[in-house]
Amino acid sequence: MSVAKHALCPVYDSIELLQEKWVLHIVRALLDGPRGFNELSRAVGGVNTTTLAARLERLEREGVVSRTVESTMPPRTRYELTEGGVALQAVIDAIGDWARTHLKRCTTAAAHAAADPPAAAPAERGPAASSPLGAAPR
Amino acid sequence: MSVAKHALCPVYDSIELLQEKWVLHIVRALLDGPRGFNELSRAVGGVNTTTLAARLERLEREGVVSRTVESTMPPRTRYELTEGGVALQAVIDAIGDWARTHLKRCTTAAAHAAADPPAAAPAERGPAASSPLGAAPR
DNA sequence: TCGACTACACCACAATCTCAAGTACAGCAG
DNA sequence: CTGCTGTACTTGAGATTGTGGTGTAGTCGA
Repeated sequence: MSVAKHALCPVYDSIELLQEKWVLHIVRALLDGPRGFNELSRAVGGVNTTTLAARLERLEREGVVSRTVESTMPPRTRYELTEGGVALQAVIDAIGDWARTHLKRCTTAAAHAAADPPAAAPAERGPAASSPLGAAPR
Repeated sequence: MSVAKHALCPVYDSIELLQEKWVLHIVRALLDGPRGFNELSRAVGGVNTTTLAARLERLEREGVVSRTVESTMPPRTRYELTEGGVALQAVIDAIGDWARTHLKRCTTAAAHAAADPPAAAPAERGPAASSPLGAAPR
């Protein structure tokens, strides 16, 4: 790790965090609501438990998700987003918006969806999804 | 690669692209304007040329950046964002915005800025919008 | 004429991610 | 009551990805 030289910029730091593999996927899955470990693993789809455990630990340390152990022996843990985690919805929305507009490979699917009015966007989650660009106006 | 099963969701795809190491940093550097290869390497700060070349190739294929060879022998290539690449500004802004509000480790620095009411949050973009991120200081 | 600079390609090494199995127990079908 | 499934992880080995350093052909400033 030759890091530790650019702690000066918040954007740099958060990119550092968000670009870790699966992080955004995990957050996205958790935006649907709190989940257990394996449940989350399935929701994310394709991540393996080792990585997932590592990501969750990091995200917890960063204050993005919170872990609640509901019972130790019939193991039951609940992961959910903190306030800061929910705020990442804006980022995910921005990405989703970009994807729909500019990503090559899904222009086909996008064209399909474009026929419908925007309100009919299929992947909608959460009540706050009303304005896709929330904090990022344009 | 055992992927290729979630091709149904544009968000998934673009996350897949954007989470690659250095991609967002590269885009961020290019938002300042077109750059040459080594110049870009310095602007990003810390990426090595092998990785950078790989990322740029991929980004070009995805239609995010465009590569213009201005002269072969005094090697001079210009990388710049396409329309789709510039649109990523929204994503970067969203991340920056989130970082300033919620990222723990820069609350210190953020507290400084937090003195202002949130409404005053400078969602700056446009040509000269590079104050906080601009030239990577090193 | 001596570096310094340009845009990469190559290769070995290191960090990161994944696979598969294993743990310790509860709940349910049979 | 027995056996299977599910839950939340951990461990160690193996695959994948990223990195460092060096080399190349040629031009420019000192």
